[in-house]
Amino acid sequence: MRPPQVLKGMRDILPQQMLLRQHVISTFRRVFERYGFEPIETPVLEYLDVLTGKYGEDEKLIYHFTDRGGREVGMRYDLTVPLARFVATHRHELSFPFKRYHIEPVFRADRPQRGRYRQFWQCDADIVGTASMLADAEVIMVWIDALSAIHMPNFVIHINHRKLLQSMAQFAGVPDAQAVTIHRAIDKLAKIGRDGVREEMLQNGISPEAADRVLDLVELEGEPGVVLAELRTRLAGNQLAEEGIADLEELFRYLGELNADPKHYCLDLALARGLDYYTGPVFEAMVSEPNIGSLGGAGRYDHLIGMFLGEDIPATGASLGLERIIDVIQVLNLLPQPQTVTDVLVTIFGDEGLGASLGFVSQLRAAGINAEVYLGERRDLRRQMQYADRKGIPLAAFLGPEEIAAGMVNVRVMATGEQFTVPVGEAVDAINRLHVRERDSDGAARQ
RNA sequence: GUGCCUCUAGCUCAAUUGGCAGAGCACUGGUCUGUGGAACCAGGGGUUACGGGUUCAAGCCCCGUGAGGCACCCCA
Repeated sequence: MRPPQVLKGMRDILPQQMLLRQHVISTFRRVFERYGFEPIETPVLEYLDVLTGKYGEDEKLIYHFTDRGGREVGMRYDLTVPLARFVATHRHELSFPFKRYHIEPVFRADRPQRGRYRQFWQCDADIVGTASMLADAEVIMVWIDALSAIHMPNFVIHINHRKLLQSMAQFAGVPDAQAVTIHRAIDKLAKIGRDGVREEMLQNGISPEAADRVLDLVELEGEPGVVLAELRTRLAGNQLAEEGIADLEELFRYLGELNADPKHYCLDLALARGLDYYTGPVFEAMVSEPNIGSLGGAGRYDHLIGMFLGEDIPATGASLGLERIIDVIQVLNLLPQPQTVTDVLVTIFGDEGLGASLGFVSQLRAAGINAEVYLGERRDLRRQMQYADRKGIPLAAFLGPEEIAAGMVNVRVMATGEQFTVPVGEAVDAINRLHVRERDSDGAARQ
């Protein structure tokens, strides 16, 4: 018999790792709520046809099966399409513009690699029911704040516009059917360089003249206002370009007025983004240091909800990949690794001391302090101290015969070895005064 | 989905040409039941990912399966 393994692309998460995840999740939650996004949840499973026809080629990565009632069932591929279905379902129960966040696992039958799993969590914040670029600006702001809140350094949100991409293909004289080929190629500009992109376009039947025209546009860099003005001149007369440029000018203006830190966003005319449903501005959060791809993708999708409703409701949103963010945090050591949820280990002195220790631990718990006694059968002090040490429990409390007789308790700060004795009645205050840690609502340690 | 690489104790890795499966760390126990991290001593742990084949003999060679990784593809 083969020892049990977890399914390809899926992982168990151990307590320490889980504490770090919970810390990141609750940090994101706080940032999302600071902007007025509210939580929802949707089922992991949807009717398969809810999911199909939305992602383009990626559709083949949707996990699907037939259930016992003969229904064709798909596991959600992202949280955006379920949101669109959700809005269509609950349209009359929501007030618009509707802002929701959604932090849950999604599934993709992809071939796994580092930073690439078959089950992973997305952290989404979306705004439904407004075509205003202000919504897109808010989405970018919430991203910047969320990534800043976990001390992510050097991240940059690349910004482009689907209409600009299309107009550039038109400008180069490439038929719409081949536009995707061009977008796919230029998306690799940073990776394979101008020559590589040009070669790929030529191999896919793009004429050298068209390739160069596109590349000359895409390689424009610099201050967004300046680049957009230059584009306006070069693409003059192109309807899509006009619209895209106007959107982006408005968007960058709002970002400035919202005091977005300019080092965290840029105009990137080569950014394509694959998913079919994007219609307007598109965003991607990138870090340079660990080579892990993007931390998140986002954009405006004004026609997606219409696919369920028959009537368009404009929407825009952002999606962060939890696993990749955790990977970066660990590679760069951005946050101290939380060890345990326990604040205090109450030690036990033999059978005579057991009652006093149990009484004390229950007092601590009633006061909201995370406290435990050593549950092993052999409870010599050495063993109990080792347990506290290995778990990283910051405080140990001793109620031996002397303390019990005097109505006192002895508290040891494990990290320093300092010890002090206080009356049992004052122990809660004394422990709280040590300010061992703050707590999140879910109990994860916080810095 | 394509190509390539990898899998030996909980972890990191050894094992000559195909010839008795090992070390360090970790773990458990002891020195040591009023105080953890150290040291010393002892111990447990393996169908070499799983299944099959070749061979007198397989951790090593061959085939299949599973999982991990790299490059594509694409993406979080």
